[in-house]
Amino acid sequence: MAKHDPDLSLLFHALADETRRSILSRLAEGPAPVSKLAGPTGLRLPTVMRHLSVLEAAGLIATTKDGRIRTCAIVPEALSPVRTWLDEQRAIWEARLDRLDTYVTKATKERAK
Amino acid sequence: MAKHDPDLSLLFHALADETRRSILSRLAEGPAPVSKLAGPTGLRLPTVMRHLSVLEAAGLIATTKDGRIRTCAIVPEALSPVRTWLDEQRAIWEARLDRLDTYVTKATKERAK
DNA sequence: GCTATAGTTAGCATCATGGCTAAGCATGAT
DNA sequence: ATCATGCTTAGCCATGATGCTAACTATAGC
Repeated sequence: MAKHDPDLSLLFHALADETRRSILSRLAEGPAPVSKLAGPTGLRLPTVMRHLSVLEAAGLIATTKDGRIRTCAIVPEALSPVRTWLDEQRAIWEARLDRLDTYVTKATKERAK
Repeated sequence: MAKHDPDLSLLFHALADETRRSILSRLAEGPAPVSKLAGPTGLRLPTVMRHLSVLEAAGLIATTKDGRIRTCAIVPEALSPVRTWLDEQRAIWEARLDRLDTYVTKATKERAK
């Protein structure tokens, strides 16, 4: 039960913050420099920088520095582990629900005898 | 850019922990009492209890107390907001990639003239 | 070279999180 | 009535997350 998916923890943690999600939404419209991202948040630059670090550490964004401007861009495939995990869980949960449903149906029939 | 989806933050935060995800996986096989959940984690009961509280606050599990045993069960539909958000993001990101692709293609053709 | 701009780094305050132990309470078994 | 079981509460400690200010670096423009 130790450390199975450090990735997933990083990803979920990065997504667990409204500010970071809003930054992602903003970036969905296209790459942007740090200050443009900071603007709408109402937060100070260093604070936004740290949010960006978290996003980058999770692999959700990539940044490149050109002159004195750092441009941030989304990494679209970064969400796939999350999606995969979600799909797995849904599969298992629904399979169980089916079994439970079957069981209940059978039990009900039994009782009806 | 204020508080849009407190739910999403709760959900993502609940999922951002390996222990909690493993508890969910365990619960996917069927409802279980608190002690049965605590066992595999190697953590103490109070600690597990708090993980369960987090999961319950996020709506991911539901618990009922029968006698002195509290039974925990998964809430299958709880993941749908996450799924929805993910789908939205993918849609936007991919749309943008398509536009970018179109642009690049066009630009390349232009250059080829 | 000087100045404004864009990030960056360092350091601090505060609160949340994740773990623990110890003690308490309610219920089931004897 | 007593005791074991299963959970719960209270409280502590260490660490990490989130915000800030202030000071620093590095580039662009003049």
